[in-house]
Amino acid sequence: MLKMTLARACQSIDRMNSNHDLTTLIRMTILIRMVRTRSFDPTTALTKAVELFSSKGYSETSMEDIVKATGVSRYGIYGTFGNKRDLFEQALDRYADSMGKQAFLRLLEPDASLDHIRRIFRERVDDMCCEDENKGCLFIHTAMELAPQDDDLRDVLQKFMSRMSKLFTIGLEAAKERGEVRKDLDVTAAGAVLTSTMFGLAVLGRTGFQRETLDGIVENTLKAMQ
Amino acid sequence: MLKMTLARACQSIDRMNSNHDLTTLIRMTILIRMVRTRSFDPTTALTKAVELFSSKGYSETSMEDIVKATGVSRYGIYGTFGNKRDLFEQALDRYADSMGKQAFLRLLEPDASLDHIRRIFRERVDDMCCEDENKGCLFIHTAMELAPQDDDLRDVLQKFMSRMSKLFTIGLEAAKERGEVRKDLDVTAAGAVLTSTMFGLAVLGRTGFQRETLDGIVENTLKAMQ
DNA sequence: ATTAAATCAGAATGACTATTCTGATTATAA
DNA sequence: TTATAATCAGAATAGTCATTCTGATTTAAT
Repeated sequence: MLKMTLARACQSIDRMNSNHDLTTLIRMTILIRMVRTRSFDPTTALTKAVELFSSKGYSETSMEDIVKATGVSRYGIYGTFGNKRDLFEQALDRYADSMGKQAFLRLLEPDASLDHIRRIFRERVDDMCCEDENKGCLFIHTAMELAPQDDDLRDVLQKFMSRMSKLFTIGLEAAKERGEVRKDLDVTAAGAVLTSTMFGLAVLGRTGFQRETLDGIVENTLKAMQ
Repeated sequence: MLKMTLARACQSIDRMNSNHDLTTLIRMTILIRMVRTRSFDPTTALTKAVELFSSKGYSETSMEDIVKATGVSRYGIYGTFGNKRDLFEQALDRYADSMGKQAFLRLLEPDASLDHIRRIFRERVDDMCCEDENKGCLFIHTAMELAPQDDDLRDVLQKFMSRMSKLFTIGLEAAKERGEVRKDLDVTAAGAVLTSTMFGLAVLGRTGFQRETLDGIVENTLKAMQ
């Protein structure tokens, strides 16, 4: 055990259950001295992983795919991200984070309006209808493939979707104060409606419906609130 | 080749490309004489396959799963349904057919009303929120896993979804005549909105949202049309 | 009853996948 | 410069899966 390199030792430690010889553990950890730094950027590697998982889903993207797409060795992937399930969770976190920041946090701004909401949908539709590469939606892949069996991932999903509903609600409330939305609209319920619409659109986009169809759905959903 | 049994010969023929010896083909087909009938019911076997594919999707259900669930031997499955992809297509056809007949064709009846539409959604929500077994939606699985690569399956999906929109439109038109829906509603656009909502609901249901949440979305979507 | 051939259970095959391991290479602190 | 150990490429391992094959069993027309 002592002959192995530190990285390998650490991986062994990760796998170890607690009933191991403590002195072995200590001896191993004493050896720590940083000699060579990582030669790839985990952030850009994770970005690649997000792309792959988003487009093909969990079980259809192999670790081999990820190794090829990132240019990072199997060793590097497993060493920095853990196993496939762990990598996926990190990809999902990243995806949710970038989606939240890019699109939804705008709804918290004081001048939020119905047009903010419209633009969020437009951008998603643009993403979904880009012909060259089918981007897909990592949330739906997760929901269909993993959520029923994996409680942690389901929680991540539920939290994101709930937050999405709330942000829509906040945006609608602001729009109501601006008089862009009818006074008797139940903004809480409408937030959930918009969330559901977002995923419905992604499913239709994935089956090849044209941008005009999806845009029409967005426009008519919003019009029904005015 | 002539020594093999007819069933095996037929399977070989299916796999054959056209540049094979024609006399061999003829000799083989001359031998046809029905000796033993199938001992299982393909209809109930396909029903089981539909259930499995709906709940777990394409790649997560193995042929082994189907053999176990149906009680039919591998030989029987391959012999009557072809390979996994073929079986899936037949399952999808069946699913679309039963869904269409069960739920949507009611909208063609002369007394169709908003309540017909409401009941269609209610039944789907009931299906999705049944705790003991996660039923899932075969359409969404197909859209996410197979539609981008498989043109035929994508066509099946698109046709079903378009029909779904049209049926909703017809139902809304009837509801409009009954005065249940506001006069200026664009029923064509609204049909697409309801279709998208249907799939959005299924995604939310799959990630564990409660029946009340989903019912609320349905009610508010319908209310926006009144 | 006989017999042809379809069925079944399950072994065999070949491909793919996640994960671990290994020997050679390489970057960094001393 | 030198020693150290982390990196890499890719082999090895173990498991799963779709599909085909095989020998034994069973069915129904003659």
